[in-house]
Amino acid sequence: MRTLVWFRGKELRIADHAPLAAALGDDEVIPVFVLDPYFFAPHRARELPHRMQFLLESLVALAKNLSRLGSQLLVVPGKSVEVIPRLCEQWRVDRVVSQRWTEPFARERDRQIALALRVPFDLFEGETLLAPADCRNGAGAPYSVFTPFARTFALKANQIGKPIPAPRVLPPLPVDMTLSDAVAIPCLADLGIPHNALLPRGGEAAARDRLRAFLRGPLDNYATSRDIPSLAATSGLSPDLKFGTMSPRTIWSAILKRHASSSAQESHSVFQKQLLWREFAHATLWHRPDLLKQPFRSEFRGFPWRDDPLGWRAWIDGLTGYPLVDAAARQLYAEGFVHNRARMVAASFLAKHLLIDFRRGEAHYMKYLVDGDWANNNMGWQWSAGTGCDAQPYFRVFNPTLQGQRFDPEGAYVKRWVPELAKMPAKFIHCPSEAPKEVLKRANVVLGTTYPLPCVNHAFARDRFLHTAEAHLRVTKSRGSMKQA
DNA sequence: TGAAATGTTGGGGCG
DNA sequence: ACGCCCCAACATTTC
Repeated sequence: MRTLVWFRGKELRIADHAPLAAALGDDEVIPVFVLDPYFFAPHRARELPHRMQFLLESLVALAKNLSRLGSQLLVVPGKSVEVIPRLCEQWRVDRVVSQRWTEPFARERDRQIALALRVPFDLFEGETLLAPADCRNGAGAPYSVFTPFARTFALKANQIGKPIPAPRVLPPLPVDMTLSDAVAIPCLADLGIPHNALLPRGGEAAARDRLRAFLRGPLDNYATSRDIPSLAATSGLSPDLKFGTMSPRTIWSAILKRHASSSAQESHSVFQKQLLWREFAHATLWHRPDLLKQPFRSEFRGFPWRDDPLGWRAWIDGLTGYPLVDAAARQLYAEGFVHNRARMVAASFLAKHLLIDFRRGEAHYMKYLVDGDWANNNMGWQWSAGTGCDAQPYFRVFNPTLQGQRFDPEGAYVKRWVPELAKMPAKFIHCPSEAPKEVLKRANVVLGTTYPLPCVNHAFARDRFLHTAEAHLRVTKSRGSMKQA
């Protein structure tokens, strides 16, 4: 039996890799990665600089690990729909194995490939702790609220398997193969992308380092510290979950193992809950593939989002005049990461204060986040905009100043990313436009020059959003009831 | 995984 | 001593 193990961009590991483990039972194993020219063309790759760096590092690490075990990762350029069937003919492959993906476009791609292949194409679970269709309510329908989802998940959590150890050795590539199609893994410079030292390192070893550091340090204080954006109190494992340099159940079982011996069980369950939000996001996108294009709640279709070029510019450049919102925008560019609290406030600001379509913000985040994952990012944005499942009700509007004062009381997070406010006293760091003249002068801040005035007044924007939403929902609701009648 | 408006209560100043 | 008002502080309701 000759098995082609198709590694894709969300399972770049050898530990707890179900397809690889399944292939080991066969005598011949061919590891393949397909380089789609659509993503790896320099003009396209440069649009995703942060994820490209993490991906290429992870790919190099995967190739090294596979060679260490006696095999070799074959990197083949082309469209996978065309490449995989061709390689199977050329190399007389008996079956193809890979990991299942959640995204609608990926499911369609896999459907096409299954049709084009003349050999079996087996997809294994592993992207999530439980398969996305597993948690359903009493009526067999998917959940649309997180809490009951999490309750049902807890009942099924004993079905989460133990991680599969990495293989100790792999069979070498079959000798009769021609490898003329394989190419080298491109490096960042080939794609015209400068290396960014602020990004997390890719690859499985780096992921294990992150997990170990998190277990030793921040985990036990997670419940109280995770919401403070100035602290390094989160796991930093989101890129590993996105690219699969660590499987979710590796993380899950590491937590359970520590759980037994630690007194900080509240923190552990708060962290586990974050992993469940990820499960929830994937389950939701699985059941509703239209979510990447449409609001979850149909009454938000046709919402009168504004085209506000100046507001958009201010938001992406971090020049809105709201320090927490601006810090988030700048951290995104610099680190390919934004602390969750800042993400929520920034997202809410774009959708509610500026009334700009949340999908534009969602796309912007997908462009620059290292951990940019379709399901999670969409869940977060729809939640923040109020259009999602288990969303904030439309009348809950974050006050960016109060959020800053509550979660960044000393302004440490703001000062790191908005250095022009570095000398502002804590009392006014989140509302520089309310600071007395002498305070501004002492802090070397000239509003409108060194730091912008608020691009929109909070009370005005809040009112405008509430009225807009109320009017729109009244119309769509009456339309809905007319349809029913 | 809100914030603002509105309502209620109770201590203290003061005529 | 008493009633009245003011206004934190807290609770509830509304957006």
